[in-house]
Amino acid sequence: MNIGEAAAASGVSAKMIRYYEEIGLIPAIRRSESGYRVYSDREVQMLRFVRRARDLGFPVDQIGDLLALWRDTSRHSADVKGLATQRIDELHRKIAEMQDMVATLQTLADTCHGDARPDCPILADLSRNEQPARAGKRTGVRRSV
Amino acid sequence: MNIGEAAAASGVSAKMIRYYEEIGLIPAIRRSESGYRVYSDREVQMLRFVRRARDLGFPVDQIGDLLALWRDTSRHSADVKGLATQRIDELHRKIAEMQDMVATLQTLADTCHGDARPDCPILADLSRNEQPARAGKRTGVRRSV
DNA sequence: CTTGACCTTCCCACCATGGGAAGCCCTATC
DNA sequence: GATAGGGCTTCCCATGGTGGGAAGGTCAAG
Repeated sequence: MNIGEAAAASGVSAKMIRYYEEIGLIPAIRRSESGYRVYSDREVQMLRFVRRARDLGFPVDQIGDLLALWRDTSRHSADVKGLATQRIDELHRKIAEMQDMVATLQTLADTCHGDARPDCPILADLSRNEQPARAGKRTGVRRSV
Repeated sequence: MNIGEAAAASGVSAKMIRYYEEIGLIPAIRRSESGYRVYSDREVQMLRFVRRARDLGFPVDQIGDLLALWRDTSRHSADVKGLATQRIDELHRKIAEMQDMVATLQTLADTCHGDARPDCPILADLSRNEQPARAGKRTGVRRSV
Protein backbone atom coordinates (compact mmCIF):
# COMPACT_ATOMS: atom_id res chain seq x y z
CA MET A 1 0.00 0.00 0.00
CA ASN A 2 1.37 3.40 -0.97
CA ILE A 3 1.06 6.52 1.13
CA GLY A 4 -2.00 7.79 -0.73
CA GLU A 5 -3.99 4.66 -0.02
CA ALA A 6 -2.76 4.56 3.56
CA ALA A 7 -3.86 8.16 3.95
CA ALA A 8 -7.33 7.43 2.61
CA ALA A 9 -7.65 4.31 4.75
CA SER A 10 -6.50 5.98 7.95
CA GLY A 11 -7.88 9.47 7.59
CA VAL A 12 -4.44 10.98 8.08
CA SER A 13 -3.24 13.08 5.16
CA ALA A 14 -0.10 12.00 3.31
CA LYS A 15 1.51 15.25 4.39
CA MET A 16 0.87 14.48 8.04
CA ILE A 17 2.01 10.88 7.73
CA ARG A 18 5.38 12.07 6.48
CA TYR A 19 5.47 14.68 9.21
CA TYR A 20 4.70 12.17 11.96
CA GLU A 21 7.46 9.97 10.62
CA GLU A 22 9.86 12.88 10.52
CA ILE A 23 9.27 13.90 14.12
CA GLY A 24 9.49 10.29 15.25
CA LEU A 25 5.90 9.87 16.35
CA ILE A 26 5.65 6.82 14.14
CA PRO A 27 8.61 4.68 13.11
CA ALA A 28 10.22 5.11 9.70
CA ILE A 29 8.38 2.87 7.34
CA ARG A 30 9.64 0.28 4.86
CA ARG A 31 10.45 1.58 1.37
CA SER A 32 10.05 0.04 -2.04
CA GLU A 33 13.08 -0.13 -4.35
CA SER A 34 12.10 3.17 -5.89
CA GLY A 35 11.86 4.84 -2.49
CA TYR A 36 8.09 4.77 -2.07
CA ARG A 37 6.80 4.23 1.45
CA VAL A 38 5.00 0.91 1.75
CA TYR A 39 2.32 0.41 4.39
CA SER A 40 0.96 -2.82 5.84
CA ASP A 41 -2.44 -3.19 7.47
CA ARG A 42 -0.85 -2.99 10.87
CA GLU A 43 0.71 0.33 10.02
CA VAL A 44 -2.52 1.70 8.69
CA GLN A 45 -4.10 0.63 11.96
CA MET A 46 -1.43 2.58 13.80
CA LEU A 47 -2.18 5.65 11.71
CA ARG A 48 -5.86 5.31 12.48
CA PHE A 49 -4.93 5.09 16.15
CA VAL A 50 -3.03 8.35 15.84
CA ARG A 51 -5.89 9.94 14.00
CA ARG A 52 -8.39 9.09 16.71
CA ALA A 53 -6.13 10.17 19.52
CA ARG A 54 -5.78 13.47 17.71
CA ASP A 55 -9.55 13.72 17.37
CA LEU A 56 -9.71 13.40 21.14
CA GLY A 57 -7.40 16.36 21.40
CA PHE A 58 -4.28 14.57 22.59
CA PRO A 59 -1.11 16.53 21.87
CA VAL A 60 1.49 14.74 19.79
CA ASP A 61 3.79 13.82 22.64
CA GLN A 62 0.97 12.15 24.54
CA ILE A 63 -0.03 10.29 21.40
CA GLY A 64 3.52 8.99 21.44
CA ASP A 65 2.99 7.74 24.98
CA LEU A 66 -0.28 6.11 23.97
CA LEU A 67 1.37 4.43 21.00
CA ALA A 68 4.11 3.07 23.24
CA LEU A 69 1.50 1.60 25.56
CA TRP A 70 -0.39 0.24 22.59
CA ARG A 71 2.69 -1.64 21.43
CA ASP A 72 3.64 -2.79 24.93
CA THR A 73 1.56 -5.89 25.59
CA SER A 74 2.68 -5.97 29.21
CA ARG A 75 1.42 -2.44 29.86
CA HIS A 76 -0.61 -1.52 32.90
CA SER A 77 -4.06 -0.29 31.99
CA ALA A 78 -3.64 2.20 34.85
CA ASP A 79 -1.09 4.07 32.74
CA VAL A 80 -3.50 4.38 29.84
CA LYS A 81 -6.28 5.48 32.12
CA GLY A 82 -3.93 8.02 33.66
CA LEU A 83 -3.29 9.61 30.29
CA ALA A 84 -6.99 9.71 29.53
CA THR A 85 -7.77 11.28 32.89
CA GLN A 86 -5.05 13.83 32.43
CA ARG A 87 -6.52 14.72 29.06
CA ILE A 88 -9.98 15.04 30.57
CA ASP A 89 -8.69 17.40 33.23
CA GLU A 90 -6.96 19.52 30.65
CA LEU A 91 -10.11 19.71 28.57
CA HIS A 92 -12.13 20.69 31.62
CA ARG A 93 -9.69 23.47 32.30
CA LYS A 94 -9.94 24.83 28.78
CA ILE A 95 -13.70 24.52 28.75
CA ALA A 96 -13.92 26.50 31.99
CA GLU A 97 -11.70 29.19 30.52
CA MET A 98 -13.88 29.53 27.47
CA GLN A 99 -17.03 29.54 29.52
CA ASP A 100 -15.60 32.46 31.44
CA MET A 101 -15.00 34.26 28.18
CA VAL A 102 -18.52 33.54 27.01
CA ALA A 103 -19.99 34.77 30.29
CA THR A 104 -18.04 38.01 30.11
CA LEU A 105 -18.92 38.60 26.48
CA GLN A 106 -22.53 37.74 27.07
CA THR A 107 -22.78 40.17 29.96
CA LEU A 108 -21.29 42.92 27.85
CA ALA A 109 -23.35 42.11 24.78
CA ASP A 110 -26.54 42.05 26.83
CA THR A 111 -26.02 45.63 27.90
CA CYS A 112 -25.17 46.85 24.41
CA HIS A 113 -28.02 48.50 22.51
CA GLY A 114 -26.94 46.96 19.27
CA ASP A 115 -28.37 49.74 17.14
CA ALA A 116 -27.10 52.73 15.18
CA ARG A 117 -25.94 54.64 18.26
CA PRO A 118 -22.18 54.66 18.80
CA ASP A 119 -22.03 54.22 22.57
CA CYS A 120 -21.24 50.67 23.49
CA PRO A 121 -20.36 49.10 26.84
CA ILE A 122 -18.28 46.45 25.12
CA LEU A 123 -15.80 48.97 23.78
CA ALA A 124 -16.01 50.91 27.01
CA ASP A 125 -15.05 47.86 28.98
CA LEU A 126 -12.20 46.93 26.69
CA SER A 127 -10.72 50.40 27.02
CA ARG A 128 -11.02 50.62 30.77
CA ASN A 129 -7.86 51.42 32.67
CA GLU A 130 -8.68 49.09 35.50
CA GLN A 131 -9.28 45.39 35.45
CA PRO A 132 -11.98 44.47 32.95
CA ALA A 133 -15.36 43.13 33.91
CA ARG A 134 -15.22 39.47 34.81
CA ALA A 135 -18.33 37.39 34.78
CA GLY A 136 -16.82 34.85 37.13
CA LYS A 137 -14.13 35.45 39.68
CA ARG A 138 -10.75 34.59 38.29
CA THR A 139 -7.21 35.46 39.12
CA GLY A 140 -5.27 35.22 35.93
CA VAL A 141 -5.99 34.54 32.31
CA ARG A 142 -4.29 31.74 30.44
CA ARG A 143 -4.64 32.02 26.75
CA SER A 144 -3.75 29.70 23.90
CA VAL A 145 -7.25 28.39 23.81
CA MET B 1 7.25 56.15 27.55
CA ASN B 2 9.50 53.47 26.08
CA ILE B 3 8.34 50.05 24.97
CA GLY B 4 9.27 48.37 28.24
CA GLU B 5 7.12 50.67 30.30
CA ALA B 6 4.30 50.47 27.79
CA ALA B 7 4.53 46.68 27.96
CA ALA B 8 4.35 46.69 31.75
CA ALA B 9 1.48 49.17 31.75
CA SER B 10 -0.56 47.36 29.12
CA GLY B 11 0.19 43.74 29.89
CA VAL B 12 1.36 43.13 26.33
CA SER B 13 4.98 42.00 26.06
CA ALA B 14 7.43 44.17 24.16
CA LYS B 15 7.86 41.33 21.71
CA MET B 16 4.18 41.25 20.98
CA ILE B 17 3.88 45.01 20.71
CA ARG B 18 6.49 44.99 17.95
CA TYR B 19 4.74 42.06 16.33
CA TYR B 20 1.35 43.77 16.37
CA GLU B 21 2.92 46.81 14.82
CA GLU B 22 4.63 44.72 12.18
CA ILE B 23 1.45 42.96 11.08
CA GLY B 24 -0.43 46.25 11.08
CA LEU B 25 -2.80 45.49 13.92
CA ILE B 26 -1.70 48.70 15.58
CA PRO B 27 -0.30 51.70 13.72
CA ALA B 28 3.43 52.34 13.55
CA ILE B 29 4.31 54.38 16.56
CA ARG B 30 6.27 57.61 16.91
CA ARG B 31 10.03 57.19 17.33
CA SER B 32 12.56 59.17 19.32
CA GLU B 33 15.61 60.54 17.55
CA SER B 34 17.56 57.44 18.43
CA GLY B 35 14.87 55.19 17.00
CA TYR B 36 13.18 54.16 20.25
CA ARG B 37 9.41 53.70 20.11
CA VAL B 38 7.65 56.32 22.20
CA TYR B 39 4.20 55.61 23.64
CA SER B 40 1.60 58.04 24.87
CA ASP B 41 -1.15 57.18 27.34
CA ARG B 42 -3.61 56.83 24.51
CA GLU B 43 -1.41 54.26 22.83
CA VAL B 44 -0.97 52.32 26.03
CA GLN B 45 -4.74 52.34 26.35
CA MET B 46 -4.96 50.89 22.86
CA LEU B 47 -2.52 48.16 23.81
CA ARG B 48 -4.59 47.36 26.85
CA PHE B 49 -7.61 47.17 24.59
CA VAL B 50 -5.82 44.64 22.41
CA ARG B 51 -4.75 42.68 25.44
CA ARG B 52 -8.29 42.36 26.77
CA ALA B 53 -9.71 41.45 23.42
CA ARG B 54 -7.11 38.70 23.27
CA ASP B 55 -8.08 37.55 26.73
CA LEU B 56 -11.59 37.17 25.40
CA GLY B 57 -10.24 34.92 22.69
CA PHE B 58 -10.66 37.25 19.72
CA PRO B 59 -8.38 36.37 16.83
CA VAL B 60 -6.08 39.13 15.65
CA ASP B 61 -8.09 40.10 12.59
CA GLN B 62 -11.23 40.58 14.65
CA ILE B 63 -9.27 42.64 17.14
CA GLY B 64 -8.40 44.81 14.17
CA ASP B 65 -12.09 45.23 13.45
CA LEU B 66 -12.76 46.08 17.07
CA LEU B 67 -9.97 48.64 17.09
CA ALA B 68 -11.37 50.26 13.97
CA LEU B 69 -14.75 50.57 15.66
CA TRP B 70 -13.10 51.86 18.79
CA ARG B 71 -11.46 54.65 16.83
CA ASP B 72 -14.57 55.38 14.78
CA THR B 73 -16.70 57.66 16.95
CA SER B 74 -19.59 57.40 14.52
CA ARG B 75 -19.66 53.62 14.74
CA HIS B 76 -22.88 51.67 15.16
CA SER B 77 -22.95 49.75 18.41
CA ALA B 78 -24.70 47.01 16.44
CA ASP B 79 -21.44 46.28 14.68
CA VAL B 80 -19.60 45.85 17.93
CA LYS B 81 -22.32 43.67 19.32
CA GLY B 82 -22.21 41.62 16.14
CA LEU B 83 -18.53 40.86 16.62
CA ALA B 84 -19.12 39.91 20.24
CA THR B 85 -21.99 37.64 19.30
CA GLN B 86 -19.94 36.02 16.57
CA ARG B 87 -17.19 35.37 19.10
CA ILE B 88 -19.68 33.90 21.55
CA ASP B 89 -20.98 31.53 18.89
CA GLU B 90 -17.49 30.43 18.00
CA LEU B 91 -16.67 29.79 21.64
CA HIS B 92 -19.86 27.77 22.05
CA ARG B 93 -18.85 25.68 19.08
CA LYS B 94 -15.44 24.94 20.51
CA ILE B 95 -16.82 24.24 23.94
CA ALA B 96 -19.26 21.74 22.46
CA GLU B 97 -16.43 20.05 20.60
CA MET B 98 -14.38 19.67 23.72
CA GLN B 99 -17.33 18.47 25.72
CA ASP B 100 -17.78 15.75 23.12
CA MET B 101 -14.17 14.77 23.61
CA VAL B 102 -14.56 14.72 27.35
CA ALA B 103 -17.69 12.60 27.13
CA THR B 104 -15.97 10.08 24.88
CA LEU B 105 -12.88 9.93 27.04
CA GLN B 106 -14.91 9.66 30.20
CA THR B 107 -16.95 6.79 28.83
CA LEU B 108 -13.79 4.96 27.87
CA ALA B 109 -11.97 5.73 31.11
CA ASP B 110 -14.94 4.57 33.16
CA THR B 111 -14.75 1.10 31.63
CA CYS B 112 -10.99 0.80 32.07
CA HIS B 113 -9.85 -1.18 35.11
CA GLY B 114 -6.95 1.13 35.70
CA ASP B 115 -4.80 -1.49 37.37
CA ALA B 116 -1.79 -3.64 36.51
CA ARG B 117 -3.65 -5.67 33.90
CA PRO B 118 -2.82 -4.82 30.29
CA ASP B 119 -6.28 -5.04 28.74
CA CYS B 120 -7.78 -1.63 28.26
CA PRO B 121 -10.90 -0.51 26.41
CA ILE B 122 -9.33 2.86 25.68
CA LEU B 123 -6.59 1.37 23.55
CA ALA B 124 -9.05 -1.11 22.11
CA ASP B 125 -11.30 1.69 20.97
CA LEU B 126 -8.49 3.72 19.48
CA SER B 127 -7.34 0.74 17.43
CA ARG B 128 -10.78 -0.18 16.17
CA ASN B 129 -11.16 -0.48 12.42
CA GLU B 130 -14.61 1.01 12.42
CA GLN B 131 -15.80 4.34 13.65
CA PRO B 132 -14.73 4.93 17.22
CA ALA B 133 -17.11 5.15 20.15
CA ARG B 134 -18.83 8.49 20.28
CA ALA B 135 -20.43 9.69 23.45
CA GLY B 136 -22.69 12.08 21.60
CA LYS B 137 -23.93 11.78 18.05
CA ARG B 138 -21.68 13.72 15.75
CA THR B 139 -21.04 13.76 12.06
CA GLY B 140 -17.59 15.13 11.49
CA VAL B 141 -14.69 16.10 13.65
CA ARG B 142 -13.21 19.57 13.49
CA ARG B 143 -9.96 19.88 15.23
CA SER B 144 -7.68 22.80 15.98
CA VAL B 145 -9.13 23.20 19.41
C1' DC C 1 34.01 57.14 31.12
C1' DT C 2 32.37 52.84 32.22
C1' DT C 3 28.75 49.80 33.30
C1' DG C 4 24.50 47.82 33.03
C1' DA C 5 19.94 48.11 31.62
C1' DC C 6 17.32 49.10 27.85
C1' DC C 7 16.34 49.53 23.01
C1' DT C 8 16.83 48.15 17.92
C1' DT C 9 16.55 44.51 14.10
C1' DC C 10 17.03 39.90 12.63
C1' DC C 11 16.75 34.98 12.85
C1' DC C 12 15.03 30.63 14.96
C1' DA C 13 11.74 27.78 17.47
C1' DC C 14 7.26 25.86 18.74
C1' DC C 15 2.58 22.91 16.91
C1' DA C 16 -0.02 20.97 13.32
C1' DT C 17 -1.26 21.67 8.99
C1' DG C 18 -1.56 22.96 4.07
C1' DG C 19 0.41 24.68 -0.55
C1' DG C 20 3.43 24.19 -4.07
C1' DA C 21 7.69 23.29 -6.96
C1' DA C 22 11.07 20.20 -9.06
C1' DG C 23 11.98 15.88 -10.26
C1' DC C 24 11.46 10.72 -10.31
C1' DC C 25 8.24 6.52 -10.91
C1' DC C 26 4.43 3.70 -12.40
C1' DT C 27 0.64 2.39 -15.19
C1' DA C 28 -2.62 2.75 -18.88
C1' DT C 29 -3.51 3.75 -23.39
C1' DC C 30 -2.29 4.25 -28.11
C1' DG D 1 7.69 1.11 -27.13
C1' DA D 2 6.39 5.92 -26.36
C1' DT D 3 3.80 9.24 -24.12
C1' DA D 4 0.54 11.15 -20.72
C1' DG D 5 -1.31 11.43 -16.25
C1' DG D 6 -1.19 10.80 -11.71
C1' DG D 7 1.40 9.43 -7.64
C1' DC D 8 5.49 9.58 -5.15
C1' DT D 9 9.83 11.92 -3.30
C1' DT D 10 12.17 15.94 -0.92
C1' DC D 11 12.45 20.73 0.00
C1' DC D 12 10.85 25.32 1.10
C1' DC D 13 7.20 28.55 2.69
C1' DA D 14 3.07 30.06 5.28
C1' DT D 15 -0.13 30.20 9.00
C1' DG D 16 -0.93 32.35 14.44
C1' DG D 17 0.80 33.97 18.39
C1' DT D 18 4.49 33.66 21.34
C1' DG D 19 9.15 33.24 23.24
C1' DG D 20 14.50 32.99 22.97
C1' DG D 21 18.57 34.93 21.74
C1' DA D 22 22.40 37.37 19.16
C1' DA D 23 24.60 41.64 17.56
C1' DG D 24 24.78 46.22 18.05
C1' DG D 25 23.16 51.09 19.38
C1' DT D 26 21.55 54.24 23.46
C1' DC D 27 20.81 56.14 27.82
C1' DA D 28 21.31 57.20 32.68
C1' DA D 29 23.66 56.53 36.94
C1' DG D 30 27.80 56.23 39.31
